[in-house]
Amino acid sequence: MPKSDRETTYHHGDLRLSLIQAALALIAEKEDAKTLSLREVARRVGVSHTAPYRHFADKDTLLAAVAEEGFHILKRSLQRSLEETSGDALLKLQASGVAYVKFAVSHPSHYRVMFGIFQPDNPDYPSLNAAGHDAFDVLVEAIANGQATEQIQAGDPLQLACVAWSLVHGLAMLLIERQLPLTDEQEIVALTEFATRSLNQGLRFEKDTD
Amino acid sequence: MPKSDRETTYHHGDLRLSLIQAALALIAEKEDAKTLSLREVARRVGVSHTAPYRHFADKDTLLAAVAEEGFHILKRSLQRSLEETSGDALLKLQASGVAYVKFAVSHPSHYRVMFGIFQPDNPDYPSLNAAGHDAFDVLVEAIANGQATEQIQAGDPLQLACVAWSLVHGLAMLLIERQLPLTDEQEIVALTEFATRSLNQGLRFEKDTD
DNA sequence: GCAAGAAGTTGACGGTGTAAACATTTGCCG
DNA sequence: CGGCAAATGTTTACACCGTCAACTTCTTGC
Repeated sequence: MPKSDRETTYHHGDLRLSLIQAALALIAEKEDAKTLSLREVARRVGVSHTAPYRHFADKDTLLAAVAEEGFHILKRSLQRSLEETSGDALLKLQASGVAYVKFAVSHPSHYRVMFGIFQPDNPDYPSLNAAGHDAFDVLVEAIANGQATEQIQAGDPLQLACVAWSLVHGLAMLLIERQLPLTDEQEIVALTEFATRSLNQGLRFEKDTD
Repeated sequence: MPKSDRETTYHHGDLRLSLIQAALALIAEKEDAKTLSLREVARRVGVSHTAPYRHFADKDTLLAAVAEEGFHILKRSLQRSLEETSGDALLKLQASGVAYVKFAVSHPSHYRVMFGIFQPDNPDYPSLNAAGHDAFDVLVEAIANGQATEQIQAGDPLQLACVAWSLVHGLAMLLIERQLPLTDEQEIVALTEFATRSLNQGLRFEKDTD
């Protein structure tokens, strides 16, 4: 008899999802993605240590799923920040920078896996790469839009995006690894706004100040 | 009979140093510091798998030595870049940014260990922390100098340093992890100069633009 | 030249990733 | 309904890892 309600799948419920969530929880607890053990994830979920292999080819594939989920969330966060910000392209760009750092700080486990574990463009995980590129493209497009309206300086939008990405990525990494003496969300946002505003100053279309 | 020449120490020569170098070489070969195995390092050097324990308390202590060495090299690189650049504080700051990224790109194994493995301010490795702070202080001081001569805007120099550091750190990480489509040293320097120049634009003392 | 300690080795233990063989549950089709 | 195939989960096993304890060998200082 098929179960009617939400306990949908076979023996466990939805082991695949549970494993991803347990992995995230364990990474959060240890503040470290590198020392995560697949057996520990299985233990946490209450299955045997080889059960995960019914859902993921290996440990890295589980982590790739975590990273991919992270990129989807990041992409949506960036898009929302752009939509919610009024016309000015530089303000939009800044808002997306703040959204980027906010994502990293509020999803540190995702972020650690996304950038602490995986090489980029690893052909073993094509859908992960696609998700990563999708998120990056949001940034590139925001810059290209600003160039089209002459609010952001001309040039390869990809290059400008690399610079903007470097700033928020560096800030995100340093914050997550507690390498900066900030914990309060408000302080973090303030620093991020200051950082992105400073960089924007150099990226804007060349007229005089103000 | 004591050996007279450079084969100075006991059985091996200088196992401590050899282990550090082998660790760096292996990290470089795999482009990954996380999967480094202490036994592999010992194998590479040609000693038993527990010989490293005569020189390092554990694996992390070996890596801490690698990281500390990296911070010393980084500090010297930053200092040299400041000395070799003429008076203008913003040009100096930019030169130190380029030097930072150059260090990361030319010592990727060091950089991976310095920032991919260790939490900051881990009290277990006080001399590592001191080395890290020493290097960061070079940046803070360069900024404070620029503020004193009214070439860099006022404000907590530590905050400005955090922003500048975020940019070059992000750039360094993305470059090392091959997340940016640049490999040519010249392209890398060009992008770094563009990035640091852009940020400087926003950090400089407030007069009008040219 | 000998004792003490430094440097290196051997062997063991528990933990890890993962492959193979096995067991169980489920959904489908007659 | 019954039974079979596939999906799911377990047991067992192996090689590798970090690290500890006990042992051996070399070096140095007296």
